[in-house]
Amino acid sequence: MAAAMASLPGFRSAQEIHAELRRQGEAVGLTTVYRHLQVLSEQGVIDTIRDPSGESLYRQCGSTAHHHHLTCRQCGRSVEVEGRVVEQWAEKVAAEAGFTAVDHTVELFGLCPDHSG
Amino acid sequence: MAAAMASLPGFRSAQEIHAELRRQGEAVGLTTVYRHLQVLSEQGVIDTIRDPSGESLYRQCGSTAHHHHLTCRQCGRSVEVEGRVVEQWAEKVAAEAGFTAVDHTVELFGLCPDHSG
DNA sequence: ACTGGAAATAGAAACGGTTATCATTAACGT
DNA sequence: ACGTTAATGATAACCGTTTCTATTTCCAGT
Repeated sequence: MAAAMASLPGFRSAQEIHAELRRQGEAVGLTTVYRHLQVLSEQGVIDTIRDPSGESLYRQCGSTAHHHHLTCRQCGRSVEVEGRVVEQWAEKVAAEAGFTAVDHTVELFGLCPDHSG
Repeated sequence: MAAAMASLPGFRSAQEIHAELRRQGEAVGLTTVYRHLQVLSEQGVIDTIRDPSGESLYRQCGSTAHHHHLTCRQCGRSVEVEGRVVEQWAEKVAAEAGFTAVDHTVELFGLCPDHSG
């Protein structure tokens, strides 16, 4: 089930994933979907981002290494992008300001080639 | 009132701002606080970020130019940082992937020198 | 001052995503 | 089969935010 859940392409909300599973005949509850998503996320199996409205979106990614996403606002399709530049920049400004335990959130949202019209 | 609202130091949630105003004697409603924050945010007078839990935080910033924030998880104190590097990186990866209308979210959260212990 | 209408306001209710509760069901070892 | 344990899912609670709507405030014109 975990596999089926994460096999959907692009970033999807928990509720979309739930609806899709139901459509496929899985008699799964919303609670279980949330629970599994949380576990999978903690294990690093799937990635979690937040769209501008604050909703959480999930997706199984190809790389388990640290990376960021460029996601389509329309269809959820996303590209994995890595940003050594960003990491270094984050570390630098944090050090300059004397902050510790710094974590960073970097999300890119736009329109993919199919939805640019 | 708008002035009083934004005079608080550091990033604060709408509800914290509301509570603070009430403590100061202002008989203002939570609705009004949200409404003002929204207007001020649209006008670019204050900046809005989202903390890891998804809650919105507001602050009056020194610069009206585009910049990002390094914010203390404990006290909300924040440093304004500019990241030409990040902007350029974002533009580049977006162009390479053929995405348009790309917007980016870059937030840094950590512990300020006073709360690093 | 008085009036009438537009704008602002505030409390309560609604909303939406997420999380907690808890009784039920499935799974497993003995 | 049996008892124990973990997983499940319907429902309700939660919490920040938004909407609703009646009321109040503001102000121009008289």
